[in-house]
Amino acid sequence: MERYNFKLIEEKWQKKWDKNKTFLSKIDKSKKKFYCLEMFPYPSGKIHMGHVRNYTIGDVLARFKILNNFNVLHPMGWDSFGMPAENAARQNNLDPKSWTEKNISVMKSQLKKLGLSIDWDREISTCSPEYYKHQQEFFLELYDKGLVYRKENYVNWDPVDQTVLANEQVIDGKGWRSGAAVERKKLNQWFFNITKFSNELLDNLKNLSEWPNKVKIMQQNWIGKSFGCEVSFKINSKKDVKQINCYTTRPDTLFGMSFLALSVDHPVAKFYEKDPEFIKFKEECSRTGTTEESIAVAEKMGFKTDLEAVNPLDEKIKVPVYFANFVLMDYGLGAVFGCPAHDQRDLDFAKKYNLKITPVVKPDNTENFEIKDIAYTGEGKLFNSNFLNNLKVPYESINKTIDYLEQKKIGKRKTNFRLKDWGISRQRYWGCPIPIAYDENNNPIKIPKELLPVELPEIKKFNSVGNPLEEMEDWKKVKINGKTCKRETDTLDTFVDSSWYFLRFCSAKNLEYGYDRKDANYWMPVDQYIGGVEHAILHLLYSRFFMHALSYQNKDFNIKEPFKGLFTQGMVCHETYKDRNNNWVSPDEITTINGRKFLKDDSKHEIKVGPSESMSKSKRNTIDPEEIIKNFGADAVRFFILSDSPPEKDVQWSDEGMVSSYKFIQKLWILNQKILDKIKINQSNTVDNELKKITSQFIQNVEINIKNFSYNKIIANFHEVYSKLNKIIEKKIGKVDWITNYKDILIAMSPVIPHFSSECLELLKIEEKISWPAIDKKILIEENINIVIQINGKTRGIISTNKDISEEQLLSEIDKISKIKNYYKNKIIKKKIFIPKKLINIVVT
RNA sequence: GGGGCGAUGGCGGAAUUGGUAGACGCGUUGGUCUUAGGAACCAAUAUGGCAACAUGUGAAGGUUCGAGUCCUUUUCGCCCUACCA
Repeated sequence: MERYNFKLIEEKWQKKWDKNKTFLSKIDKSKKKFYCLEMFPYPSGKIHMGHVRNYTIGDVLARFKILNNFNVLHPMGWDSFGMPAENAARQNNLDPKSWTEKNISVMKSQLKKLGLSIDWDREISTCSPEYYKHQQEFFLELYDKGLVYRKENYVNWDPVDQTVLANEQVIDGKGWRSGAAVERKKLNQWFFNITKFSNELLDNLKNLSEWPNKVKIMQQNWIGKSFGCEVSFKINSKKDVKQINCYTTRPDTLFGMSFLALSVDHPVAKFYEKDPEFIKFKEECSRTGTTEESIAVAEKMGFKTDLEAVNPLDEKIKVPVYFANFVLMDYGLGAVFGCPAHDQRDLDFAKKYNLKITPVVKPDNTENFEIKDIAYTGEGKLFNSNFLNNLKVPYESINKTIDYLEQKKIGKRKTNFRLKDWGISRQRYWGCPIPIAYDENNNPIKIPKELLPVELPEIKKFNSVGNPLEEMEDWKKVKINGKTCKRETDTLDTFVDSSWYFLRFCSAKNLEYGYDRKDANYWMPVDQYIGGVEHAILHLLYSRFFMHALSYQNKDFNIKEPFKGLFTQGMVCHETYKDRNNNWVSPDEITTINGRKFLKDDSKHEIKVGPSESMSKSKRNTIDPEEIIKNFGADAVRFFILSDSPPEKDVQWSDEGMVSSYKFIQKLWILNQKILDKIKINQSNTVDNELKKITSQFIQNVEINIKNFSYNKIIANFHEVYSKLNKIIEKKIGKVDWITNYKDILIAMSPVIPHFSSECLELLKIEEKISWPAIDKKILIEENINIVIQINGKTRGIISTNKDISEEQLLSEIDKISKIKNYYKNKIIKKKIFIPKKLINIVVT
């Protein structure tokens, strides 16, 4: 028998799809649209297994929707600005542009080998001027709407590389590359006013019913809405400080206040700038500032000022004012009042500096209430609180206290958000230039529309330090309205690029504007967005913001939520290996002898097998998809990557599993030939219900499982239908029967293994346009079913009987089975529970 | 510290609304065919037991005729977030 030559067949179909533009998408109002989008890749060099998984999941859905007569948009592009290109350019002495373009062409050819149903005519690349021109226009539009502004902000500055570092590039307070101690530096930077939409971004989450709950909760926490109030504290001091305001969610604990704590960046700090003790303290604070863990563990430290704060509820109570390392300037007002009895941080602080600890909340039904090492944050009643005593904590106490403070005009109810505005300036070359210039007084001036795009100047050589744009004197000069101005040399955060690319896909070639109104209104929102959960917060939130911002004050565009459905897939994992020198070893350097692993050229020293972790270059536990496709074919890889785990969970790469998927395709091929042979022999026009039932069952299962993203179960369905067909093949079934049923089975398989299915359908001489088969539900209703017989809730037998059997009939049937009867004869039957079509439970004593 | 998710054979995982626990795959074992098999095919495979049977979904309770599924308590693991006032 002829083997399945996946190489020839897959190439044949890929060429055909390409040539016929099978997946070209056009507006067609006679059909329902379906916008299927997977997160576009960063062109890092080669595709990895994560891409294979991501794009296979999306492709199965897109092809399924096409078969169901949806008008499907399934595009692909490149998130092609970003630091890796700069790093590669620095290392290898080349320019980021050609590096990126080379990677794109490699990865594009790799993706094509997967046989994806992509409309490549809509391909976009964020680093091309045709794309970022529109982004610059959007920037200016948002600028006009007041959603973009400039302010001074701290950055992580690497003094050796002369560059700004992202938070994740700061490791233990040092630059990841240079190893130099990172400094805090104040720079003028551009911001998007994302906080303007805090409430909307939060409230709209509840309408996103097709998003994973997990992601919605993460965004909710990130936005971090809290209810509380601002309280003013009178200050007694010789300095010019009359009042300090604090934000609090617990104003009801004011009578327990024993100090006031300020951030070292608080405006009041200016009075202490020359105090050497304060300078020392501030330095100490910034030293323990970088890693998250160290922050959490860091000891509470304070610097006592000569200020004195007055308790607004009782002017007789006066407390000291400290600067404290645990108060942050960028949350609330950079100042808090300390209530040690009911806040752990305050308690730690109070103990260290011997401050008063006055409990004001006690749990109900307690007599002797004392605070020792743990602050009490639970419910209860107020005490030690003068006129607030006996109020119920928290709801009543908080609200009544705020009412009182508002009445006395010493406090104001206030909602606070954790969300901060989005800093979009990056001191980098390989990004979208910010379309702004500065006049001689350093006032920002918009680059006029007709001068867009502001193109990135080409560079030949990449210096190892700084942003090369800074040194391009010719490029920096620009004439606006006859005035010579200096260009902004910062570029945009690459998250901006990916905040609207899905919109661009709707009208990828539109020259006038970033999108075409007609196209956007037809295709948007994305019906199903698929990607890694690592983008659950920033990318998704920024994209949501961007659509809100474009919709803002815009009567032509009102798409606020870009992603109707969201699916977050898990990672692809593989065992990790280390040699005897503790160096990571790649799986393809290893050979297995008698279940033990060795280096291929060293059979003496065994390889240490580590835990399975997500594939990464640094741990060298990656599997190259191109190699795998070359050896097993795209269909087999697609089949395997879906097989082992539910798509939302991590999947374990397994060589055995891959081989078994490959073999399964081969088995399907053999079966296909057997069926073709049968069709030739038996020309009769019979109707075979068994075959029809197998077919209908399969189609129904696959359909349900695709809809629920239970792709691993589809693979099980494939195995089941194979083994059933393989059994029924010897039965005398006529030509027509085989063709009608087998055709439907092949169509139902095609979303997962499109090349194989297409080839078999062609061999079956199916020429009409295929669509998802309708099933005859009646045939799936079984006349005879299994009914479970339980005695006292334990299964004692199963009866195969007519589905409509009555309780009495069933009981008399059971009575005939002595094995079961033994369990209840000579006993009193207390109760019988009969669930038609399912079971009967006889309760005896 | 806060929040979320999860725990089922040797492994990955199935199990609509509470109703035959372990689908499907991997691995393992036995067999057939082969010069050979790391190929193909067939069979077995939760645990204990010759068997009847008993026990089994992290642990302990509870609700129910019946619990992997619901409730309470608890242990462990993973993820996110982080001095959020």
